[in-house]
Amino acid sequence: MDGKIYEAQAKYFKALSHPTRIKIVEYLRKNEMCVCEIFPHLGEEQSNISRHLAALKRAGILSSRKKGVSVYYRVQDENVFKVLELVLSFVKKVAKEKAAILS
Amino acid sequence: MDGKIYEAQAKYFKALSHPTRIKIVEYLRKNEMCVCEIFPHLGEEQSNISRHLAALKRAGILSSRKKGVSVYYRVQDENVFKVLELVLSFVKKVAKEKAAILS
DNA sequence: TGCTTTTATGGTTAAATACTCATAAAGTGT
DNA sequence: ACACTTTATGAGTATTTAACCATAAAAGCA
Repeated sequence: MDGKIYEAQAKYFKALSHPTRIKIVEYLRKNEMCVCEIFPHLGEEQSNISRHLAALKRAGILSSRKKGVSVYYRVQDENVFKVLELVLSFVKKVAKEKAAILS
Repeated sequence: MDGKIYEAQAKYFKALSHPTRIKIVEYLRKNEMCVCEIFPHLGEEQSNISRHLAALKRAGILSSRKKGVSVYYRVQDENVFKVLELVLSFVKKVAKEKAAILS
């Protein structure tokens, strides 16, 4: 039964199915960041970002470490950038086609 | 503003965030299929599958054509298989690590 | 110890999602 | 015209998700 596999894949995609969570992953592309840096950058409530971070961590996409009172999150699955890149190129292609139709 | 880009990516991921929808994409890997072939194969209600197919089509992942009374769906974005493959390998890696811890 | 900063979480609410059953809509064949 | 097949969709319901506000928990500092 690979039903479990499909479920695990679906969970991964669900973790990425919110624009704010994608923004977080992109923001962490180069360095780890603490929550106190992430939430002002995205202009969202701290509690909000905290839950989005927890969702990404649950999916295995991010990991975290504590340093003093701060918690630093970083990308755990580097593959996520390939995934994002593939979807980005598709999305751009569709946008381009849509623009071509209107011209 | 690339907020629109993040939203479009999120929509794509949302379309794949359900195991049944991933199964559908895999089932259509080689050939187009009509709804009447898909829903018995997945053992789900026809109305259910119809909605899942609509969601995948809205995201641009599938397309459809009508032939007689039947509607044939096929994969429109071949990139989706690369995306699925990347996530599959990640999911398997995590499962393997989890198994190693328990041994 | 008391004050401050940082993060996570409980409670509430509104909206979205997924499922089921029933039925409408469209096309085929008799 | 009628019956049958195939697909999509309306209505109802239960579950999940996301946002906000307030606050608890943990750690550092005066």
